Amino acid sequence: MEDIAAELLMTKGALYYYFKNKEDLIYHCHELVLTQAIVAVEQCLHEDLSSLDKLKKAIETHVNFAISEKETFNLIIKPEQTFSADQLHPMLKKRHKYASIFDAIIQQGIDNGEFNITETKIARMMLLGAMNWIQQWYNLEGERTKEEISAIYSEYLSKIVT
Amino acid sequence: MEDIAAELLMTKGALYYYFKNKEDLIYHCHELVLTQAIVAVEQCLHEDLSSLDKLKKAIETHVNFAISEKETFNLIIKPEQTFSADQLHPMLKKRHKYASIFDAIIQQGIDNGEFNITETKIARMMLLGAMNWIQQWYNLEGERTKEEISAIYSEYLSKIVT
Amino acid sequence: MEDIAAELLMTKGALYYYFKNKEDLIYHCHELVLTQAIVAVEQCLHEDLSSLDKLKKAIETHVNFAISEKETFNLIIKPEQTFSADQLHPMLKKRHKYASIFDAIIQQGIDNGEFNITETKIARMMLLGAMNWIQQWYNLEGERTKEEISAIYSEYLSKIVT
Amino acid sequence: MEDIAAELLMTKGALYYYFKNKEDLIYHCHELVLTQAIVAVEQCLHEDLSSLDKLKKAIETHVNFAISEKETFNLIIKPEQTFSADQLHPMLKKRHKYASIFDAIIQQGIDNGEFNITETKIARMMLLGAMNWIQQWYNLEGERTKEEISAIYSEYLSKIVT
DNA sequence: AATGAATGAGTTTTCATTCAT
DNA sequence: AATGAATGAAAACTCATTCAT
Repeated sequence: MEDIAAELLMTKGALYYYFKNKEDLIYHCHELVLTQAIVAVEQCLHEDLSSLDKLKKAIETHVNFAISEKETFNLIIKPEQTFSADQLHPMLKKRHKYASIFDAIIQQGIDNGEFNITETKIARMMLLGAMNWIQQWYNLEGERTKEEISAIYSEYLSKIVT
Repeated sequence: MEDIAAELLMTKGALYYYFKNKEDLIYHCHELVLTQAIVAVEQCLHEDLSSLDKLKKAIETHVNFAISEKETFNLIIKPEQTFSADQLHPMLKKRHKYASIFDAIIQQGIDNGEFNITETKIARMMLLGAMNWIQQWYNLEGERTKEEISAIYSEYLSKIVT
Repeated sequence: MEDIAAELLMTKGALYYYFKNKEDLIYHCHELVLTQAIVAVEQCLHEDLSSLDKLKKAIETHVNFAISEKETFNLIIKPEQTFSADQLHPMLKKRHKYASIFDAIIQQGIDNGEFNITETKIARMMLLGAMNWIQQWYNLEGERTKEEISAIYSEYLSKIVT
Repeated sequence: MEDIAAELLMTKGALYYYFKNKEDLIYHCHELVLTQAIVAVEQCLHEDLSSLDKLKKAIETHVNFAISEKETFNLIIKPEQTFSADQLHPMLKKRHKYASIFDAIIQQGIDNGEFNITETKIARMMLLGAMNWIQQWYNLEGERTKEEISAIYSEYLSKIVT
């Protein structure tokens, strides 16, 4: 907490003025980014595009978030171990909401014949897993820009569902 | 350390008899699984199969490891933060060796015209990310067997490279 | 301090406008109640009554204070640990003054033959202890009124000195 | 906790090896003394004595504990504010058990005509309050021995119930 | 006269590690 | 080879107090 406070040019005490405890701080960070991401991806779902283009756009959006918000976007592999009962439930709910947008896009594609798979949820988890893994290796000093990365991801990953 | 020892039906002290410290313990766990996985995936590379079938088999192998060795196989998102200089180097080397087997399979497929992509490494990272994400959601009590999961993964993910 | 301020429908800052620090606040609370109690019990001493009736009246007075001013009247078990040198001395002096009124009533009773004990001070401490303990168990929603309680206390406790 | 550990010639860490947290430590201290006191006072109840002598003996016993175990015996004025739900319940139960022994002695005295009061519980609370107040003023360097004090208390306080 | 934000020193708690036996 | 007890450094957390506005 001291280090986080220092990074924000505040003191530990100031941080505790705004957040009940460490868990609460982490919770709100995730909440914030997740809420933004939901809005952004939901927009893709409702645009007037083919299902494939919707998915590609959603992938690009997610990759951009994953790169920009490296630390908070998907850090928490096991939310069950990070959050206590109080905060776990709304967090899981919100995560599920986010996932379900991808599910909806995929389902649309299946229904209109664009996509050719049966396992919607597993496909969605492949997509999210592949994208979240970016934080493993991506670093800003690398040779590729965010835009190049997200273009490659949308091109390659969208093949999973076709 | 206490919890780990308890899980192994030993005491903390006994654990320290066998491992220098916590880092050392984690290192050896990963070392062990990674070494086995390298052997198994290397076998796929050298079998007399098409590149696509080699990749599919490698995917199935990795998925099996990921499910069986949930805790150790890919826990470490950022080895730089887990290992100190001494152990970081060999660990990164071994990880790289593992990754390079997948790279080799993909490169073969590109060279012989089976695969139709240009970004070998990014494709490989998509595959690994998608597969490692399994530990996020897979649980033994689920409705699908390990075999079903790995079949779906090899079918869907191999489409990335084609 | 936050909680105290909230109870008073003010903010912490406002509290510090009126009191130098926490100790000062506590000091003034006690000062206030103790001053009132001294006046009230002194009146009992000077009334034209038998010593027994004086004592009974003093007991009733104290019990009423103890119930009404639950939080401040006798909270401080060890003033030495609560107050610093500056405030400890006047506080102890005032406490002693309060105690000495009870001592005076008891002494009068001994002198005029109404009471039949030798240990004035110990008897006084028994009385005060027994009465102050009320805050332990008394709660407003209980079945007994303040008046009933103080009647029982004056009846039973006055037997100590006879 | 540091200070407590130092007093015991241990380190903070050692204290936490034996007690879950500060509350747990306090709980066990009280538990221990209260258990001993229950045994000791229960003995008074079952001895072959008049009710008055039983009560006097119980008073002497309690006073001895109050003086010897100054810090733990009755420090906690409001257990509700010290203990959390888990430990509050057993603590209140044990406190109640202790109180009920005094109630039993008093009730016996009422039943056999030795005592002449109607308010058993209030009388008991007067006794306990008067006795516990001892810690307010008693100090080892004082002029009176533990035995003298307890003799005076048993003589004076037993008059409450007669 | 009052406030919200911030501080920092102190306290509690955790946990990897050590060590005598 | 193994253990229970103990350590200490670091982390989380609290809270009386200050201060610019």
